[in-house]
Parts: sequence; C-alpha cells; structure tokens
Amino acid sequence: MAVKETTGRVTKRRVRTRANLLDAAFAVFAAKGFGRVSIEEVCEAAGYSRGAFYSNFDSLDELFFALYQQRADLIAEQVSGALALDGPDLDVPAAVDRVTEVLLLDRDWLLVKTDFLVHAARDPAVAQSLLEHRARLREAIADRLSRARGHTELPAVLGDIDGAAHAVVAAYDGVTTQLLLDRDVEHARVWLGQLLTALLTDGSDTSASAHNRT
Amino acid sequence: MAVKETTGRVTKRRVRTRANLLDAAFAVFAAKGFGRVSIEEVCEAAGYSRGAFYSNFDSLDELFFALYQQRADLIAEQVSGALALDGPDLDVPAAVDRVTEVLLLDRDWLLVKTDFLVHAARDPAVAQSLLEHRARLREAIADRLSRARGHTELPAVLGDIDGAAHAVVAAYDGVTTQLLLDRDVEHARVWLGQLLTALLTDGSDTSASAHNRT
DNA sequence: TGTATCCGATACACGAACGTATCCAAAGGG
DNA sequence: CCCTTTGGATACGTTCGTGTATCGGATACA
Repeated sequence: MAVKETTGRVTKRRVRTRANLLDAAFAVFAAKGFGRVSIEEVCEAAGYSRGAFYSNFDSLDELFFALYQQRADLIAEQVSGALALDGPDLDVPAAVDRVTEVLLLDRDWLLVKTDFLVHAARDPAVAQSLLEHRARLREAIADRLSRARGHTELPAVLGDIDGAAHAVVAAYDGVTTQLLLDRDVEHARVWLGQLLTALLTDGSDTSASAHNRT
Repeated sequence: MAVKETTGRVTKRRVRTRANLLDAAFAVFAAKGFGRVSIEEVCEAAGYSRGAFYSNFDSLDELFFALYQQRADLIAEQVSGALALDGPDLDVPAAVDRVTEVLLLDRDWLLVKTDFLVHAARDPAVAQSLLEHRARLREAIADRLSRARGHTELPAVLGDIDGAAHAVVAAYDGVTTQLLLDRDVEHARVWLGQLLTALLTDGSDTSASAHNRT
C-alpha cells in the first residue's frame, strides 16, 4: 500500500519526496500528456528512483488523481478568493477579469486538467470526484451572483442563478478548448469576458465589457 | 512508407483493410483512450496482424490523424446538411435542435474527439488541422446565421456574425465537457439549446426555446 | 547517542510492445 | 491462365517499462 493506513509516523522526508514527485509529475504530464508518461520518467524528473515512487503511490493513476486534487483545490481556493475580493455588491466585469486571470493563466494546468477530464470520462469513480469539484466551483459562482441582484438582471433563458453558474462554467470550458489549440491567451481572456457578459447580462448593458476589448 | 507515394495501383484489398483498421481503431480508442492503446490492440480488434498495420500506416499517430479526419469530415457534412435543411429563413430553435442531434449523439465520438484535442494541444501541426476543421464548422454556422437577419437580432456584445459563430462553438465545447462527465445526453441537449438561444437572441425572445424544456 | 524504524536505492526477472525481415497467398494485368 | 506485383502473416531480436525483493543509509525518538 502506498500510504500507511494506520498512520504510524508521517516522516518529514516522506512528505517532501511526495511533494517533489507530484511537482515533477505535473511538469511531465503537462509536457507529454498523461497517457504517454511512464513511472520512470516521473521519477527521473523528480530525481528519485522507482523505489521512492512505489513507496509513495501504488500506480500512476493514483498519483495523477492526487495531483489533480491538489491543484484543483488550489485553483478553487484562488477563484473563491478572487470572487470574494470586492464588497457585497458585485462588479461583474471586474470580477470576470480577476477570475479569468486565475483560470486562463497557466497553460500547463489547462493541459493537465484536460488530460484528467479525458481520464475521468472513462472512469465513473474519477468522474464523480471531478463533478464534485466542478459543483464546488459553481457554488462559489452562484454564491457571488446571488449578491449581484439589482445591478444586472439575469436573462430568463438560463433559468435560475444556478443555471447561470452552469453557463459560466460552460463558457469557461468552451474558451479553454479553443485556447488549447490557438495558444492565444490574450484573445481568450477578452473573449471569455465577452461571452460571460453576453450570458450574464440581458444584452442592454453593452458597456459592461468595454474595457475588456483589445 | 505507409501509402505508396507514386500511387501505383490502389488495390481493393488495401482500402478494405485500411477501412477495417480505422473502424476497429475508433472502437478501441473510444473504449480505452488513445494514450492507452497499442498497435497490437488495434490489429487484434480488426482481425489483422501487425504486418497489415505497418503496411498501411507508419505509426499510431498517423492512424489517429487519419481516423479523426475521416470522422470529422463526416460530422461536418452532417452539420452542414442539418443547417441547410430548412429554407432561406432560419428557424433558430429548430436548427439548434437538429444540430445538437448530430453533435451530441455519439458518446464514442465525443471521447475520441476530446482525445484528439488533447493530442493536438501538444502538437502544433495537428492543432493546425484541428483549427481548420473548427473554422470550417464556424463558417457553416456563420453562413446560416447571416441568412437569419431580421428574425432575431444578435446581441451586440458578441460583435459580428463570426463572433456569434465562435460563441456557438464555445457553447458546444462547454456542454460537451459536462456531458463527458455526467453522461446525461438529454440534459445536455436541452441545456445546449438554452445556452444557444441565450447567446443568439437579445434576451427578449424567451419563447424561442420554450419547446426545448423537457 | 544509541537504536529501532522508515525510506529510498539497487538489482533482478519478467512481460509487453515494437519494428523488421522474410515468406506465402491473393489480386490484377497481359 | 500465367506471371508479376502487392498485401498481409509469421517469426525473429530488441528495447522499455514494470513490480518486487533486498539492502544500506537516514530519521525520529528515548
């Protein structure tokens, strides 16, 4: 087993190497894709032998899962932070800017994230955990949106606030896909801004995203 | 070389086995993911030996590329067909229904398509060809949208018609992502309808998608 | 500081997949 | 119908990654 189940002494060395392995794995996965990476490659990148790996994980899948959770939690935290930054009233375009900053910044993360999506799509258990992560994100968004009432009225087509949050995530996913291909971060950011304002406003508020252009 | 460059005699047997290999590869890729599939598995699934493979392709990558192009062209054709079905005037929700029917129907295709996306994201040459395919799709959509003027006014936030086509593709990608995880085709279809009408109408035309709600 | 425990390195045996070289059968042209 | 050409099968040798078993140095705790 990879981790002592009885939790008998968690050595400092252990957490260090585990973290190193995870960091190295992130780099290698981003560069070559999960499907094309061997255990040995990860170990070599981290500067360990395969013995270290098997002492910390049972399989590449397990490592990948741990890696995703680590990073996803980090991202979720950052997004929540970015959303909570301003006061109780929501400035939609400002919040959008800050969030896109966090979400579209790191191409490596987008690559790994998409790898994980493809992985989860074929494994219901993994998919479950990904769905939960996405649900957490949506909650944070819905939470924020609910405090924006009065400023901008949501279009009725999307249904309730939760529907709007769903739409935000979908827009994000859609822009991500294009970004993975054309690698144009600036364009993606601007465009995601446009999409979100198009979705979150009723169309009369065209000035909302003005400063997003170019 | 996999295919005779001088095009000296294209045997019937050749095209047959090539097609069989492609079909088998599609099934295997969908089931296990491109990264986890070996040449031998494809051959076994197709009922051939590895010799047949190397006689037709140079590498798994080449086969994957050929496979994607084959299927993508087929899909593009179907979408164009679905869009051209009604008269010169566009009935947005009806067209949306028909297109989603084509686009969201086959989970296997979504899996392979996403695998290919992940693959292309790391190979600029492959990415180029995927971008071109997407551009072709967008053109077909923009073409259709341009004939709908007068019926529904597009929201200004998206910019021109091409921007709207971009948005449609993004929405499709976004919904696809969620669908890969929750496997709820019905919900995806309905929701894609909502998203598209939210994007393509200015928000006052809430009845447009009424028949889309379960 | 001694010592029991833990962690990671090394060595090994094994299997899987690869790519090639060679051979036989099937197809197509005359 | 024969004979050339082509396509696919078989049988190698080789490389690469895996998982395990064992060993020695590091680490924590008294």
